[in-house]
Amino acid sequence: MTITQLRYVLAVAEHQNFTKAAEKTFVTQPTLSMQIQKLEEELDILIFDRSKKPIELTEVGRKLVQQARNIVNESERIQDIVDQQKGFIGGEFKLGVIPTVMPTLLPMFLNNFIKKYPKVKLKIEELTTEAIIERLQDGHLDAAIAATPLQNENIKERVLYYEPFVGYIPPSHRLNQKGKIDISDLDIDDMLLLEDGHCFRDGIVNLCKTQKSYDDDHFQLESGSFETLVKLSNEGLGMTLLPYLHTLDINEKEKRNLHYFNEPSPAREVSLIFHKSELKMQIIEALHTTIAGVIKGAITFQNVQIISPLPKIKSD
Amino acid sequence: MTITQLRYVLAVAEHQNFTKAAEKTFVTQPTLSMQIQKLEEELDILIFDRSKKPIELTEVGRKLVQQARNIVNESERIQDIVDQQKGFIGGEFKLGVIPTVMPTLLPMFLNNFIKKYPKVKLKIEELTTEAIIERLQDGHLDAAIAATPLQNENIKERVLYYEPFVGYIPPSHRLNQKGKIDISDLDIDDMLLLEDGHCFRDGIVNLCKTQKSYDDDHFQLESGSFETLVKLSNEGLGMTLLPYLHTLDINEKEKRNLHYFNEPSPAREVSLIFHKSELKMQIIEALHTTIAGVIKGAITFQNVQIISPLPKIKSD
DNA sequence: AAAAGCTATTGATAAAACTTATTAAGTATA
DNA sequence: TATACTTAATAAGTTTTATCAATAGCTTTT
Repeated sequence: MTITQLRYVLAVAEHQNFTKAAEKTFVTQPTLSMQIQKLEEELDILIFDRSKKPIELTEVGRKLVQQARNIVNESERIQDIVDQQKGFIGGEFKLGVIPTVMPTLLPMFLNNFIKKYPKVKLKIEELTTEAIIERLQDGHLDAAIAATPLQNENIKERVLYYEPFVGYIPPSHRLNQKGKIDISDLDIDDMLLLEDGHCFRDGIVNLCKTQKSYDDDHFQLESGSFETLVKLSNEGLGMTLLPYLHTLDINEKEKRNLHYFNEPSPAREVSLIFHKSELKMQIIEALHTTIAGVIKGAITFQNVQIISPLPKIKSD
Repeated sequence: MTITQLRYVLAVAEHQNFTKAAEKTFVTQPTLSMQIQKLEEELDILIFDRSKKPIELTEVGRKLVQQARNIVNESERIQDIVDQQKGFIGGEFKLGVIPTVMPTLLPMFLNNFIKKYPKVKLKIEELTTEAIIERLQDGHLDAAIAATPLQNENIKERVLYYEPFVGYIPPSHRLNQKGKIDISDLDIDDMLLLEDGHCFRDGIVNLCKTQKSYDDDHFQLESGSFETLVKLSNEGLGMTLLPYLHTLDINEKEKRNLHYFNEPSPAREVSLIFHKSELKMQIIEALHTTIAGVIKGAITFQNVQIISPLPKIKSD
């Protein structure tokens, strides 16, 4: 049994197709067929049920794949150890970022980071929290930036910053005359929300749920971007909440419509998250240091209350 | 990097000698030299410091060996998974047993076990608790039977039975007229003890220490076997304590000198212990079931108080 | 029935892992 | 200081193995 064979098994298990798996592992399909056959013969079991289309794992196969992933991960850590020894920080690194953090945070640290660590080939992907969790667990992402806490025991979190929610209240709105607003002022029914799937939306729903019960599918208008939400709000369709960093680059006129919360302001916790196996930890540390350094100037809130980003906390 | 290379590294690291490591891994010495050189070249580090005699690990080497052990262990678990699937229980299994359990427990279950699981090649070794812990951690033992609790976070324990201490008090002794005895009756100064290194001795020392302070090196007589202790005791040199199972096969006349403790009787906890990685778990389960089944008829004490087998609990 | 999509098989080749024999380097011994 | 002894590295040759290109064989789709 070799690590290479285990890699091949993982590739086939993932793609459910020898030909595609062969491409991904940069060998020909017969190589995969033969190596996997060899392993099956050595262990005297069938890993794949080739009668099914697409190909499926057998029962032992599933257990073996779990352990194989484990072994391959651990074997990759050897390179980590060596890199750490050499003080080398580099290699490919896949970072996932949630949509509501991407446009504001990324420009702040990206240039900084690639200058400081030119040997790291950063691949950044915009993904929902759900997709991020999945990909961290199966190893397709090395780390991600998302709202926390996630309460997932396979995922470790390192807090980057606390980002308060800020009310955007158009002149026509009932709350516009108030200075600072309060959580109890909020009404989910005249609140413009991001479309489903955004954890920032879930956060706001959680926030409002603490005030009163609500009808799950009674929302009036939903959008994929805060820009749209602000415009809809200007049209008198309701108020909305923005994450603090998003309020920094709206125009002067609209800034007048911003209303901060009384302390402790509701806020989201934004963290660098990664698999508990702590693979590529040097790069993760480097990212954390860089982002934390940049953010320190821009955002410094202490007295906040963290709103869970998880959907449906109390409804199930 | 291959698993084989990692095995070679582990062998050399263990024996600090290429030639011996080659024997243990069933290849020639040049094979080891070349494969390890290849790995060192691939990672671009030195794993061993060959200038030292005997050969030593470098700093990275030490870290790498740790991880290599990890990977090799995990890779061996693949066979475990397959065996479990097939319901196969077999292969080599190395069991350590402490000296004070060996002669009484082994005859009770060994025949039973090898009849039930003929494909398991049991290799049993008599070892002190200290040696057992070391060998469980470096993988030289698969499991062991020892007095617990050990408070070692790398080792898991599965209790087999509680074995009370029984006083052996010769006619000449001051306590002989008493029926059942009490912990407070004990005096470390007229107690015959096993020689140093036995955890049963440590248990008794702990037991007596709860009564009064004592002088660490003030013991008068020590021996390596309970038989000798009983004989010395008969000669009027003091009383001694025996584990319950040892009292079953002494002669009738001497049995009259046995004095049980008032409940809750001090007792040792005897457990099947193994590394937390839970390798070869099927065989461990099989052992546990077999021993627990056999012991149930012979020993059934409930109201006992467990005495720690660890040396020097309070003195450091 | 033909085409397409997949995996297994075959035969050839280059890479590798391994062995035996030898050398080199260091250490202990006379 | 010379000599024997250990021990790792090197060299040369053999066996094994991983891989590829080509293709056969099986299923599913068209």
